[in-house]
Amino acid sequence: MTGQVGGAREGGRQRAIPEATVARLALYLQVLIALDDGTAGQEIISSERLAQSAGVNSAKLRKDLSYLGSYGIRGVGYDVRTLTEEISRILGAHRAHRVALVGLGNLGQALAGYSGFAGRGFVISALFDVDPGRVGREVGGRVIRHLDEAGQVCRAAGVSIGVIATPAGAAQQVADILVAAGIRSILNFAPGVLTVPDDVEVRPVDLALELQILAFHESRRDAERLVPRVIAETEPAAGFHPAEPARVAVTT
Amino acid sequence: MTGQVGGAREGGRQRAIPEATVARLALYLQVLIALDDGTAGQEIISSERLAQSAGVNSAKLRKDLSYLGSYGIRGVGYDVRTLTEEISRILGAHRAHRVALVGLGNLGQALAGYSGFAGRGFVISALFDVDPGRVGREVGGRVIRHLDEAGQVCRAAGVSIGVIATPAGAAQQVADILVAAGIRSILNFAPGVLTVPDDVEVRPVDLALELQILAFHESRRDAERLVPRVIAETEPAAGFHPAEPARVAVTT
DNA sequence: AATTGTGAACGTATTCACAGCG
DNA sequence: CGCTGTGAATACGTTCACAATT
Repeated sequence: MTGQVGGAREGGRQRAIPEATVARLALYLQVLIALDDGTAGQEIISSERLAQSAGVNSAKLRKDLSYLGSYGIRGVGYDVRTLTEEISRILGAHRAHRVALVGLGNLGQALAGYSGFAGRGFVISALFDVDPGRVGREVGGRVIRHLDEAGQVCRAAGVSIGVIATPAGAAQQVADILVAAGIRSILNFAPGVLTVPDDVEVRPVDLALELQILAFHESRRDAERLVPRVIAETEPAAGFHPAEPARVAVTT
Repeated sequence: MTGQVGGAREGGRQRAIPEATVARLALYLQVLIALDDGTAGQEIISSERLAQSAGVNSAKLRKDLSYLGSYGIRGVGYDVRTLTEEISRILGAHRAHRVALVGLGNLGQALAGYSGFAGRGFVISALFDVDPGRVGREVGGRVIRHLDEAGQVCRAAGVSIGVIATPAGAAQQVADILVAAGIRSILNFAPGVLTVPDDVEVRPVDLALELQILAFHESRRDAERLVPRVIAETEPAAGFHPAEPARVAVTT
């Protein structure tokens, strides 16, 4: 993993875009769109204001944008429209991406109906499952097909992204099938690690893992409360309940 | 953001654990548990094998584990049981964490029924919404309460983690309410940036954003196909369909 | 003999701070 | 004058490679 993606082979035309920057560009795009249809069309925005809205520092934002080229106006700011278009272009957000969703349990059904996908150029073009109780049923106006048909269906529909929302035990097999169906981008909601060829990108979204990370920070906070140091002016008014005793760790 | 978390104030006892390491520790724990009840109890595991299962390189794994202390046996490996316990302890996984879930639309309901939470020490102790059509109904054996009651309910139930699964427009308000209710850890499924006090940790899980990142890599791949360079031995057999024409970018 | 634990080297990402420019 | 764009400085994260240890 190089951390750098994209063009620039030797005498290439385009500077490579760092992975961390790509993730933030998606965020900036979201923020720009939200700003644009929220507070009716501000034409120009400064790096400072945009950075604030995106929750990052402005130098970072400017450096991120500089990978796209020079689309700002010195002394003024960035034209919202131009910037939105440039980021969209780089991210491939100007064209629709067809998505196959595998696994229509609780989570899968929720994803199938999630407006956030359709809202931004992602079209769920195929639903798959293996449960006979599900195959053939309709979810969001689309028929659930058997996973065995994934190869034909995905190719016929031009699906390029797969979303795995199956139980953990099935995820690797599903991934193999998606890869065989020509899919090179996978969003994986199943816990556990997927093994895929190098040219396939997997983004894991593991809810229990995220909670676990939060829990760690909770524990740290509790631990700190036991070694207090100058509790002083913290939390001047509402929102904190000093009556709650610090819960001490109890071993498994 | 320092990237370093945890103790070690001046003469502290415990080395600070890098943020990146914390995230992987959660992963290792998951993998250890999966290995343990999958292939019945292997007693000892080497860094090499565990790293493989977790999809990381073994030096990184060893360095990560070294932040916990020296729990390995040189020339042998790590005792699975000990390691599992140590990681659990550090992550706070040995005690239950109570979770409040706000927003019981599609996604919220799916989360309420998600076994991956309960499976690992996370107990959903409260459900909140503001929609009168939802408040009072039951989901997974638990009554949905009005968000106005969050303060009392969360404190009474000892909730420490909040999960936001509302529409984007409501998320900031919900976050404010959770923070006022004493919650310091938030998992946010709503798109957009939350503003919270410094001592509150938010982990954003933005599905559309993840897809957008995948889409970027898709676009890069397509672009590369247009500047081919030695197409040669790529993809020797199945899985690739050369008849599909490279889709060229079309502007918005 | 094998595998851990870790300094040192390297690479990536963030931040600073200011020259360049509209 | 103000804000962008970016080199230089710093901080963070990963990998190498080997001495320590069982």
